[in-house]
Amino acid sequence: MKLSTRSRYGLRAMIFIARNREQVLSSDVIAENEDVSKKYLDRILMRLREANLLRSVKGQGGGYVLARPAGEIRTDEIIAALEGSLCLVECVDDPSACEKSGDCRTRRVWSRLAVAVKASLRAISLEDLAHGEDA
Amino acid sequence: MKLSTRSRYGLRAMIFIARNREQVLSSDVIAENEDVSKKYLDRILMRLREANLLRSVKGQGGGYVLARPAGEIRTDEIIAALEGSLCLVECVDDPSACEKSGDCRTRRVWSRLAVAVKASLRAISLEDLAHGEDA
DNA sequence: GCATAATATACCATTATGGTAGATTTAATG
DNA sequence: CATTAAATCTACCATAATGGTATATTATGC
Repeated sequence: MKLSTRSRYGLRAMIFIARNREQVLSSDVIAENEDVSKKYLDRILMRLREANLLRSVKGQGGGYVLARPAGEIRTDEIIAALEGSLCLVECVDDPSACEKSGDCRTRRVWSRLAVAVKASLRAISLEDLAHGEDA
Repeated sequence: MKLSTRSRYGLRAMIFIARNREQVLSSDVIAENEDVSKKYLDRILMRLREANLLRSVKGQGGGYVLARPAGEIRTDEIIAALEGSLCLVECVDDPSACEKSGDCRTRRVWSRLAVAVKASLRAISLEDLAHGEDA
């Protein structure tokens, strides 16, 4: 139940981009600033673009900008995009994933957990992270 | 950020044991009931014993019983024992795990998440799961 | 001493993670 | 139009974690 580096690097990158609002930032610049390999970051940024959280601009002077205002992007979207899904256990979203889900007593644990995780992340916007008080 | 089968099988096993209160249940019986390979379950039960959630009885007629009353065992303990720890990101418990943790804006996300996960699991006791209403 | 059951140790296949490499496309700019 | 900077695409790879098996050993009741 560890969070991947993808999520950690990706969220950091999103915050960095949000803090440089109007500028188009190349993956090169972001990678240098965040101290991550550019090649690896490339793939992370692509995921974020595919999830419509970033817009990309090709060619010289190109790079990435937020697809929407930071205030409208919530952390749950970002992590879901990077992890593939926020879902911790299949059967919560898809009861047919386990033939026992009908009378499964553990399922309610996973359901409650899913709600708690989602709510916790949803409560924080990218704007909060980029421009809120530090520490 | 997927939950391992260890946690899923392990929690199911704990519930089964709790529902058969006074009886000493062999891993054989539990495995059959829960439809999991005995060998794999053995290792899961060992983890739960090492975490002092189960007591084991060796030899013929032996098996496992709860180490404490079900009402005193909370789900967060069980999952922590099975996952190794509930911690999603190192730096939350151990700031020195990341040299950026001093002024890291993502850290507060992970901290809040950790609190939410723990609280959500702690709110449910094994007794609730074993004898609460179904579905 | 035999059957049963936990325990210990070692092993293994598959998948996910965390990356790297190289070629290709796109667009700005001189 | 050639150059260059940038995203994008595809393929690859090493390592670790997951999920599980096999085998031998130890303890206990009968």
